[in-house]
Amino acid sequence: MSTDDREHAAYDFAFVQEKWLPVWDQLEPFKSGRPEDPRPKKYVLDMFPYPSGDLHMGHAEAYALGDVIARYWIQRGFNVMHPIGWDAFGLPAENAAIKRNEDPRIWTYENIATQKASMRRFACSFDWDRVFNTCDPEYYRWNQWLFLQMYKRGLAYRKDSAVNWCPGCQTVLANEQVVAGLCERCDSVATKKKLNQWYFKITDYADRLLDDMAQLEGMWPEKVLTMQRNWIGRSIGANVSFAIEGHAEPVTVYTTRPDTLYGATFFVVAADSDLAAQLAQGTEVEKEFKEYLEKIKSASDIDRLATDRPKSGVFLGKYAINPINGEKLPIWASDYVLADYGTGAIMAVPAHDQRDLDFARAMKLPVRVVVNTGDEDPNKTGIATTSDGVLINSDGLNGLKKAEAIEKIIAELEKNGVGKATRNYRLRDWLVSRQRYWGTPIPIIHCAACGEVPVDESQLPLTLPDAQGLDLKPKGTSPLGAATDWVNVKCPSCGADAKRDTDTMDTFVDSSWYFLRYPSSTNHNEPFSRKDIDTWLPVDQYVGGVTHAILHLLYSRFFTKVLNDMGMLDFNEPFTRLLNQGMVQMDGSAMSKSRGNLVRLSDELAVHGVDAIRLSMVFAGPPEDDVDWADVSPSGSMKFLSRAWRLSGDVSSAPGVDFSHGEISLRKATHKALHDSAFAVESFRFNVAIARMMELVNATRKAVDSGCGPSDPAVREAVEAVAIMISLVAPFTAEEMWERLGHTPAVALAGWPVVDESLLVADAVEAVFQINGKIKERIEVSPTITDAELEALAMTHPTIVAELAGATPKKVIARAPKLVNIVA
RNA sequence: GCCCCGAUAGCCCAAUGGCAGAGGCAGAGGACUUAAAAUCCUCCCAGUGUGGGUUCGACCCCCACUCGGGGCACCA
Repeated sequence: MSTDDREHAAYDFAFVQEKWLPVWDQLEPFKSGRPEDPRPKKYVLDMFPYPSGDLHMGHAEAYALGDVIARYWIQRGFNVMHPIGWDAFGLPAENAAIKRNEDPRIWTYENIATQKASMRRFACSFDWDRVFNTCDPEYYRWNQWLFLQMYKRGLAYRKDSAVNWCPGCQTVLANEQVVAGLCERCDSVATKKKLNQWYFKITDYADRLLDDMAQLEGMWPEKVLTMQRNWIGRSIGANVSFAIEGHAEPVTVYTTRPDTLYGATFFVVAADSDLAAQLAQGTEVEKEFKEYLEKIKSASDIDRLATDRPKSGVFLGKYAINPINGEKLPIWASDYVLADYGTGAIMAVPAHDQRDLDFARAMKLPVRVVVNTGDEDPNKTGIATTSDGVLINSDGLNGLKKAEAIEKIIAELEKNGVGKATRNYRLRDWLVSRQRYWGTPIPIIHCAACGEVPVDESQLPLTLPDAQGLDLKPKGTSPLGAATDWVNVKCPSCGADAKRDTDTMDTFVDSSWYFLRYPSSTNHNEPFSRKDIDTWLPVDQYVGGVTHAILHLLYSRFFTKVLNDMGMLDFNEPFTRLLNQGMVQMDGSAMSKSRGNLVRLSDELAVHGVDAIRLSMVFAGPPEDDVDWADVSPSGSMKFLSRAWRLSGDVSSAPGVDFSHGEISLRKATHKALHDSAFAVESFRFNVAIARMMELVNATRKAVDSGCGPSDPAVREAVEAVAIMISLVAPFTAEEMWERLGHTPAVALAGWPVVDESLLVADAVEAVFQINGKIKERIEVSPTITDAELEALAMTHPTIVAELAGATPKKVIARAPKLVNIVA
C-alpha cells in the first residue's frame, strides 16, 4: 500500500505500531543520564515484575499508569529516569524447573525475554540501558556484599526460634509472609518449627520506621501508612519486675497500664515459654501443665486466631509478689499470653483488660476495680473498663487521673529499682534465610573452630552451584547442601575443613535496594555510586500495587536507613511519593484461569491495539480503584483515538503558523485543556485528564466542521495540543498525528505547550440570583465583576424585584461572579 | 469486635461549601449511503444510600445508621 493510499485509509493501529517501534528504538527518547543534561531530574519508578510468563492485564494497567506519569514529566521538561528490571529469583522458577527438569535459569531468562519484548510493544517509556535482573550474579553479589555489611554491624545474626514454616513451600517464612495464618504464596496453613535461622535486625529501626513516616504524610496513601503503623505496633508502657516465691530470679512483665498495678489479681505466663516450663518443672502440676502444652501445640494458628474462643490455662501452684503492695498473685500458664511479645509474662488486671477479665471469669479469679471510669462494674457486666478515670483502691495513686498515675507509678518503680518506662513493638526481626535453591547464597562459612566466618568481599559473587545434578524438590533442607563441591571449603580464617551456609536469602532482600542500583546498573566496583545516588535518588514517584504495602515497602525503608547509617546515601526515605494502582478484575472478581474469567492481554492488544488498551486502563476510573474489565470499553477508546487521529488529517495550515490570531474560543478551549489536564495528571486523576482531552477533541471537531474551519491557526494549535496530551497514554497514535501535522518524531519530546494564562479567562460567565437558596434568575456577567456590582445587578433585576415585592431582604450574600443569594 | 475508604443517571465515573453533569459506555432519533458499516449531529435519563444537624446555601462539613470494599484482630 502506498503512502497516499494510507492517507485515506482508516486509522490502522497495527500498521502504526509496526511503523514507529523501530523509529523509537533508534531515537531512544527515554534514555536518561546523558552527561551534562541541563534538565532537572525526576526518578519515576514502577515496581519491577516477577518474570512469571508473559505480561497480563495487571501489568498492563500498572505500566500504563506509570508511563503516563513518566511521559508527563518528560513533556514538562524534566530529565526523567524510568527504569525497569526483573525481580527474578523466587519459587515459581524453581517449581517450574522441578516440573520441567531443567535449570531455573532457563525458565527465568526466557520469561524475561518474553516480558521485555511485550513491554517494548506496549510502548513503555523505559530506559532500556539500565535493565538488570536480580538473579544476575552481577546483581546478587551486592546482596551478598550488603549482607556482609549488615553482619559487620550486628544487623545480620542467627538465632534459634520458633519460626513460621510453610509445609507447602518447605521453607521458613517471615512474619510478613504469613497472612491470616496462611502462607501468602501458596495458602498452606503455616506451622511453627524451632530452627536456627538468619535474621536482619529490623527491630533496631522500629522507631525510625515509625517516626520518619511523618515526612510521607500526604505523599503516600494514608492506607499504606496506617498499615505500616499497625505492623510496627509501637506501644508505650513499663516493665515491672515481680519476685516469684520459691524462684531465685524475678520475672519482668510488660504493661501499658502501670497505673492499674493495684488492680492486678493474678499473673500469667505464656504456656509455650521457657519460663512456664521452668516454673512447672518438678512440681505436682508438671504433668497437667505438659498435657495442656501438648493440647495447645496441636491447635493450629487458625484456631489461635479466633479471638472469641474460651480462655484456658493451668494454675502453676506458685505466686508472684506485687512489688508495690507485696500481694501474692497466683501464677497461671495460658496460651492467651504470647511468648514472643514483651517478656512472655503479664500481670493480669481483669477489671481493666477484657482478656484478663475473660480469663478471671473462666477461672473464678477475683476482679478489683482500681480506676473509676463512670462505667458499670466489670464484675457485673463482664466488660472491662478501659477508658480514663480516677484511681481508687490504689494507696498513693488515689484521686489521680490515668496519665498522672502512670507518671507517678513509673517514677516510684524506678526509684525502687523494680521497674522502668519501656516501649514494645509488634514488629519482629526479619527472618531472611530460606531453604531453597533459586536465591542469593548467604556468604558465610561455618567452621568448627572459628564459628561463622564471612566470605571475603574479594571472593564475591559467591555464585550458585550448577543446578544440574541437584535435587531441587522441597524437602525442608536447602538443595545447596547436596552440592558437595560447592559446600565443602577451607575455613578462610584457620584453613580447616569447613562448610558454606546452604540457605539462600529471602527474595525480598533483592527488592529492598534495587531502586538504588538502576542509576549505577553497569557499575562493577560497588552496588551504586555516591555520585549516581546524589544525582537521581530518592525516587520521586513510585508506582505499584498495594499488595506490597507492608513487605517490600517496609524492607526498602529499612535498607535505606541502614545505608544512611553506613554513610552511603544521605536521605531517610527511599520513595518520596507513592501511587498504588488497583487491580484488574473481571465480573467483580480477580481474573484467573480456574475461575474462567481470564481476559488475555495479548488477545485484547490484537483486537484493539496497544493505545486503546492503555487508554482504557487509564480512563477506567481513579487509578487506585479496581478496574472491572466488564465496565471498560476498548472499542470506545479506539473510537476516541480515531477521532483524534482524523483531526490531524484535517488541519490545513502550515506547521509553525502563528497561533496568536487563531479563533479565540477554540484557543481558549485548547489552553484550558492543557491547563486542566496537567493539573489532573499531577493529582493522579488521569481519568479526568483524558476527559479534558476528549472535550478538546470534540470542540476541535466542531470548529473544523461548523466553526472557523480547518485552515484557522487555532485548529492547528488545538490538534498539536491533542497530539502532545494523548502522547502520555496513546503514544503510537500521537506520533502518527505528529507526523501528519508536519513534525518530526518524537512527539514524546515535543514539550507541553506553554499555557497562556490570559486565555484561561472566560469572556462571560453565568451568574445566578437566588432567593433563600432557590435559583430565580440566570444572567451573563463579566468574570471580573465585583461583589457589589453583581449585588446591584441582582437587586435591580425585574425578576428579583418582582419576587421580593417590596420586602426588605434580611441579608444578601454576593459571591462574584457566580451568584447572589438573597435571604428574604 | 476495632479502624479506614466508598455509595451521584441503566453502567463506569466528574463536580476542592455556590447552577448536580465534565467525559465515556449502553440506549433512542436524524444526516450521509442503493443498503449496511464507519462517520457526523441531536436527544433521553438521577436530585447525590437513609435519618438528623451546622450554614444564607451541603454530593461536599458534623452525628447516627444501612450496604459494599479493605485493614487489624488475644501484642498486655
